[in-house]
Amino acid sequence: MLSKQNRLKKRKEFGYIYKNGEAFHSKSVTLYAIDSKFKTLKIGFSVSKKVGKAYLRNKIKRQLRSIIREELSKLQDHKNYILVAKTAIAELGYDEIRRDVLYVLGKVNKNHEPNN
RNA sequence: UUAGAUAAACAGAUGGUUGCGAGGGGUAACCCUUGAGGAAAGUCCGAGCAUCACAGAACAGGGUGCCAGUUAACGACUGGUGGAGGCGACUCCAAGGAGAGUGCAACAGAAAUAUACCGCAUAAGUCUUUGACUUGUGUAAGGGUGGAACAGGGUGGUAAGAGCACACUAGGUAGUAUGGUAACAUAUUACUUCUGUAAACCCCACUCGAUGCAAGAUAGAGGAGCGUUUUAACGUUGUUCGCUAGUUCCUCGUUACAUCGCUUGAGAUUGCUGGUGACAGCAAUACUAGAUAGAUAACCAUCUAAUACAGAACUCGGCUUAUGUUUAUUCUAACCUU
RNA sequence: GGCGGCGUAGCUUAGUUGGUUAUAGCGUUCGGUUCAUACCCGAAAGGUCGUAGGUUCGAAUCCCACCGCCGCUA
Repeated sequence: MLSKQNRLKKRKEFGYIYKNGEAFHSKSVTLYAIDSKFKTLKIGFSVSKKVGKAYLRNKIKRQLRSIIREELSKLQDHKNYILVAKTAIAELGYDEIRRDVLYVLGKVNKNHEPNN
């Protein structure tokens, strides 16, 4: 359930979230989050050239997408997210990345539950 | 057995659960089909395609450079020639011109493209006279330097010497003959003895307009209402009616978004024929990614040598670089055994 | 996707129309000066010239192929 509607696409949107969103870090991954006026949540993925060559970046993006798909229930509606990979992610396996992502998601939900 | 040389092949397959891009079907739920590479990479060459420029010619600038062939084209490839390396199988070579001209050749050395330091020889003079020194002349055999000193060593010749002369050898240029399509090879005649560098400028031959799909083309798309007999077209025998054009409003886009370009092609696979080969011809077969924050993942089972390098972005032909495994009645050398 | 530039000592750099042993400053080390430190004075070490081939008698420099970094183009 990660169809086109749930993805961030525009460069403008990315820029806005980087500027105004709240950031949550782990060793291999950074998650930006911000409130949105639309109901459906949107999430974007970003893997920079520093991480590795093209095939590796694609693979990491797929793995991140797969993790998010499985843990979609932990994300909230009325929100936009960006998941950014750091350089350290290149040496990690699928399970380790998954652990890191879960850790970051926990952080986000802690910060936002009281406000709502 | 060891060490090489050369040439190929594969780049996983099958099944299950969840999930993504594209196409098709369906009112919908959903179902079906299909979905990265040998290098997709580097962007080093060559083309198609598109836009702009352009009467023609020349100059400037860039590229290529033995010969013949292949190709749409190429700086690619194939087969030869010559050269270099290797015991050998075999491999490598930007391989035209230095006798058109210019430049450069550090240090060393007398001298670096022309010359004379030591030396050798001789004439004159001086002196402490069977010698030494000075000046002039001749010379390049010997010495030492260097990557390179107008070919090599021998005989004659000479005051001393010198291709000065002679024979032999080694080149070079021109001609002839034979073989070869040709590069060239072999033989022979005449002349001749010439430094290297053109990946220095340059000369000669051939060749090249510029920019790249972010090129470029088309301009709205969707929804709701109004208007209807006055006009046009289609459906209907005709009317009503439907639909399009018309017109109003709203939303999206105007941050170049959307649609096209965008995948059927100098193509692929298989077979046959021609050619030493690159390759060409003929026939049959199938249609096999087309995204735009950008699609192949996660988990598991079985088999296996199945691991590595690595992800299409307009499309082809090469080159270069990265990289795992397997194979061969193939070839070479050395050693051992019979 | 397309295009351009750079790489020399620990750092910043000169040399890039070929020539001997590759230049300078800062820093480092050693010595001097001072009661001591700094400033100052003197000396030394430190370079596969990004990597690997080729041309040449000789290459940081010329040619070719790679590697890394930076920038431009929306």
